[in-house]
Amino acid sequence: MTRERSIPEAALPRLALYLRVLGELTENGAERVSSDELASATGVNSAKLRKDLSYIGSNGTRGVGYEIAPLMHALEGTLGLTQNRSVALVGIGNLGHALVGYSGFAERGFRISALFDVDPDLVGIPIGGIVVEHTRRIPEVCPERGVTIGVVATPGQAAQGACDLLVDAGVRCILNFAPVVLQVPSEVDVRKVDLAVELQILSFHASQHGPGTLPRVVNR
Amino acid sequence: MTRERSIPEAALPRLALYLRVLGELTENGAERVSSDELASATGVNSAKLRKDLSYIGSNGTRGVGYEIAPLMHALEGTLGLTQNRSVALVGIGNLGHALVGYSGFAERGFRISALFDVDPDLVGIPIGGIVVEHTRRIPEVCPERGVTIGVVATPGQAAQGACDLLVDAGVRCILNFAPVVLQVPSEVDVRKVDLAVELQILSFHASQHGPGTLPRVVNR
DNA sequence: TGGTGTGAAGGCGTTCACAGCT
DNA sequence: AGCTGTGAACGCCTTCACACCA
Repeated sequence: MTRERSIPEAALPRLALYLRVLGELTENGAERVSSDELASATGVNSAKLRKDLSYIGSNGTRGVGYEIAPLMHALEGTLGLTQNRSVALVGIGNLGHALVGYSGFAERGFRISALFDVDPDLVGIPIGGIVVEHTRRIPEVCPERGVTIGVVATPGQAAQGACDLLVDAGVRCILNFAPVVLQVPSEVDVRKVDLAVELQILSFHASQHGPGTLPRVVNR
Repeated sequence: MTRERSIPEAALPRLALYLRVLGELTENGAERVSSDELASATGVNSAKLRKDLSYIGSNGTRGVGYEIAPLMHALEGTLGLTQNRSVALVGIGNLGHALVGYSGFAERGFRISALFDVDPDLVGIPIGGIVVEHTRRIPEVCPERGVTIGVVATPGQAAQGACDLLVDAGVRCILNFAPVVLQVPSEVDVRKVDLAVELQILSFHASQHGPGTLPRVVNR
């Protein structure tokens, strides 16, 4: 049994990517892939891909390729997706609504099982089949519903408070959409998605590209 | 004149972060910061922070710290934020709506100046003051409005088509929310935000943390 | 033969520690 | 005295190239 040793952080998003693309290949009827095929479908260098898969105690066949189904199971196991994870969402504004409606979560085994907001017009209303609770009830509701992941989609000034409540409720993993640096105890994992930062990075590249970056109709 | 040499890709998100936090400090009346102060406010190691700032031809004063205003200008210049960038958004579903309503863009100099969708019920309707155009009009409308950044928020199967139209329209920078690997010519920059991938990475960490990851009410 | 798995080399980014300026 | 700016060391990740096996 190949015993895998600590997977590099940098490999994790790629593992998730492989899993998704393998799912698409399966829908198209494929049962095997080579590292070259999967590499070009994912835009990853094939050597890197093989190394990534070797981290999870790889199951390819030399001279042949990878059997898709067992590979997907290995990936799901590694990513902890076998235990269906239940997610709490705090902040039901524009973005929160969008997240509730986002089918990608359910498709990949994440169930939004609690919604929170402070707006009295929202509390008590069901959205996507789940009744919005008041934010102050986080410490009570989250343990009841087995929440392991919290998503913060509040305005900036409310984010730290929401985060603190989630941590109190025993949530160890937080996805933060608010443009704020959350302070958490070291055992809590925070991932940040900052849309404006993404645009600023693109803006940097835009100003590098051609110094004359006036858009124009290009060769087609 | 300290001439900066190519900024590491890894530093860019941090530069954007420094800029935001410096803005907050300014609102609180501060005029100077030390690297230690800014480091703890951003959660970045102070040596790394100083090195990051040195990439942009740093403007600190030894023994004192950084003058906030000129530092912010330097950051804005580096990130290409002096030229107000105009953004096109393709796909006005849940997420698209949320993005239109997201104030963080405007606050940081990004103006959404074109909206596109294929839904006939949406085309012609103004959202946030901008009339939705049919997606097929991208190559015509984007150059007219000086769009330099395209945001793809369509369903997966429509994403590549939307992307192709944007590239045809001369857009060189694309932010992709669709769970799809976009194929683009090498001169085009794509950044990806995949919400499900973020959750999967958290899920991995959750399954590492304590093997017994049942949520419970913790010490407070 | 053909494609995986992997040591070894190389490159990039972070961290250290201190020289140098104010 | 204090804090910035930065060479140098370190470590992680990627890339290479080939041994190994079906």
